[in-house]
Amino acid sequence: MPELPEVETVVRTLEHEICDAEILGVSVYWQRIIEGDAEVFQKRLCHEHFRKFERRGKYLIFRMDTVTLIVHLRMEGKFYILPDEAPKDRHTHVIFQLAGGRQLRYHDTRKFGRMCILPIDLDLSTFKELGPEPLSSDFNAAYIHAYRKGRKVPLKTLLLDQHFTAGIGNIYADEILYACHLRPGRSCARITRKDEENIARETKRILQAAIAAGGTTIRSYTSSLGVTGRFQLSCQVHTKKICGVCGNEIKIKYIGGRSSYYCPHCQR
DNA sequence: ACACTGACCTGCGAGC
DNA sequence: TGCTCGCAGGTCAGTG
Repeated sequence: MPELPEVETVVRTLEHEICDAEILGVSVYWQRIIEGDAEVFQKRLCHEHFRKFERRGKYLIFRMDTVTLIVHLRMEGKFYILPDEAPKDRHTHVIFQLAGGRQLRYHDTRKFGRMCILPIDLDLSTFKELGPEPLSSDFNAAYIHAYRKGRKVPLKTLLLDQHFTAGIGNIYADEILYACHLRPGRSCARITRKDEENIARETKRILQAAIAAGGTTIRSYTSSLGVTGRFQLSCQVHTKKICGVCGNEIKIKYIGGRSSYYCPHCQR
């Protein structure tokens, strides 16, 4: 399940591999992956080039010559760069035929991912009404204080809210709250100014460490390898059974419809 | 305006 | 062994 650091890794890897590559044609094997008319999608991308590679939250943003290509990997979306003759996997749903005998293939076992074409001058600051990037200076204690005012959702729900901040998913939300000694079920109305500072700081620290570690997979990248962004920061609490700090049992609780891992002893 | 629920999908592991 | 069932999770439409 790619979150911000994994999406960043995928974007940087693709930039390294296919910058300025021309699309000769697009094959779509599962229509619902494409938002809007798949035929229009295919036509608009024909003879476009991958010029600029950006990320906004968990969205991959490809600036072409005259359009912007947007991709969301959701849970299991992956990109592979393969030679034309490589056999097609049953979970490959979109193939971008590139000049030079290579293909960019979109692979997604659960077909949850989405892609669409938007205008070339698309403004990322207002795109999908996403909140500030967690690594930007806009995401700070004062912002957290202002946003949570009047709300009382659990902290876990707040961190997953893409309008609050864009790019955090289930795994990093658990890790951030563990680092802040805050239980995922704690109401966002009941935290202190110090907690707000901790959330801003630990969010940046954890995501940056994950991006740095993901970067090592870029350097060892070979074209036969999938561009999966599969790297996850080694988890301290998510999917763990025992707390590495106090040795107590890690609890799992359903919050906002998602499993949340926390240490009842270390987190309050 | 905010908050919660279900739909979208497939694979996998638990339980019978 | 073979079946069913529940769970996994990001986003959004629909409902309260």
